[in-house]
Amino acid sequence: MTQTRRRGAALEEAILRAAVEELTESGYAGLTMDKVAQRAGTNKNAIYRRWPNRLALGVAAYRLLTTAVQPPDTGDLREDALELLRRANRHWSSPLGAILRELMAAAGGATEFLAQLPEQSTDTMAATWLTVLGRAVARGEAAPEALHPRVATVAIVLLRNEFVVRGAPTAPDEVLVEIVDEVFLPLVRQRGIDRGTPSL
Amino acid sequence: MTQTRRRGAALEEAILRAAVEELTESGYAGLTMDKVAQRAGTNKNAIYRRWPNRLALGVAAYRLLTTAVQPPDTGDLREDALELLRRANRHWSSPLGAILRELMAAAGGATEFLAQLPEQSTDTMAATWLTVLGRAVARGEAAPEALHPRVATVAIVLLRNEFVVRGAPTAPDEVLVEIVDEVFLPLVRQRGIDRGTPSL
DNA sequence: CAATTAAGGTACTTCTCGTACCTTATCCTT
DNA sequence: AAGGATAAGGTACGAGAAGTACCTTAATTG
Repeated sequence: MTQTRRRGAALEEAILRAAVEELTESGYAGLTMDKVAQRAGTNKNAIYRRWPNRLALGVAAYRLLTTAVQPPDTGDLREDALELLRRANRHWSSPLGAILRELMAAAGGATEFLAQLPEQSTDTMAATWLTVLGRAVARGEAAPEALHPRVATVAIVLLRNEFVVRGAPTAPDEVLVEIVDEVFLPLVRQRGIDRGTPSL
Repeated sequence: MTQTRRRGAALEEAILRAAVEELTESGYAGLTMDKVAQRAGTNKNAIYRRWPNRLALGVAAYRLLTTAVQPPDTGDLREDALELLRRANRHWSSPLGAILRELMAAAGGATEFLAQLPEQSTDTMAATWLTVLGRAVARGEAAPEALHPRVATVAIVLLRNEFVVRGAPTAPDEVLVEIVDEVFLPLVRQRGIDRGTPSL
């Protein structure tokens, strides 16, 4: 009757799978240890032996839901930047984005958790944007001084701010265009260099 | 024995005062309805007749703790900007800033609460920065095109991002300087105008 | 085969929000 | 001044989850 008792990795996977399902169905707020245990066909002890608390489990499950993507390479900085912002916009306004926000809220300022959220990590974001910018510099579209994490990530930071301030709904595309044209591009073409084509 | 029973405004003030004390002593996490009621010498009913839930009470109490300040006017845009960032830096890394972050976390994306937090409201921040920038434009230190909420608030948004990403500790002054010199000033002197003195 | 390690099963403690319901004081109107 | 209307006080309780304790039982390992 009782199928063979799972342990180790097999059980861990079952728990994570259950957590992922709960997370997608009910969000982090609905992720309860009892439900995960029940869904995984085990009990809370097995969970607490692996993760110290609910948040840690939630973060672990969330990470399974996201996959790294390649930076765009359209040959035009403006298009690359817009594409990155549009991706972020879609993600943040999707159900997954809602979960991400819940997790960030639950983490409060606990950097040990925040660092595990890919969209949250400065390094991940900086790397992506520096890649795109680096190509633009090579093409002569941006000044080499712009190859600086603080400068490179300006656009995505501004977009994230939109979500923090305005809440969930998708930012209109005009906002993204404005961020790129009013802030990002003027900034990376820095200091009167003025060599690129004034696109649009 | 029983002093005269308070009602209306008097009782409301007593509750808010108690909430403020709990908030400063124990943070939002430690703000329980029972403790507030007890401290105010009343009971939870009186609270729930006035605020729909704990978060609303927390936000109301927090607002009593903050006071609006005047934008600086040193006669130099760079100094004004740094001063604004330093103020924000102090606030965010103070106990009050910790409470603010707790409240924002508890609010999740609920804009109806977020809008009530002064440091959070786009309007408040934009107004302050536009004032400072407006004076700089009048002085010829910044381009008139910079008088745009998205551009004007870039610096403070970047600083807030530091707190989101790095957590509570005070940002080093170099970060503020970097934000101002690498992002804010180049941006507002926009499009190769290049008339100001390159301060520092 | 024995010893050790990890799972399963259950029950429980603790917290705290939010409600329900009744009694009692204060206010306001006639 | 009386008598309703309104708001406070008191108390208890339901509900939801987190995290813990402790014991039994199966799988692994030597």
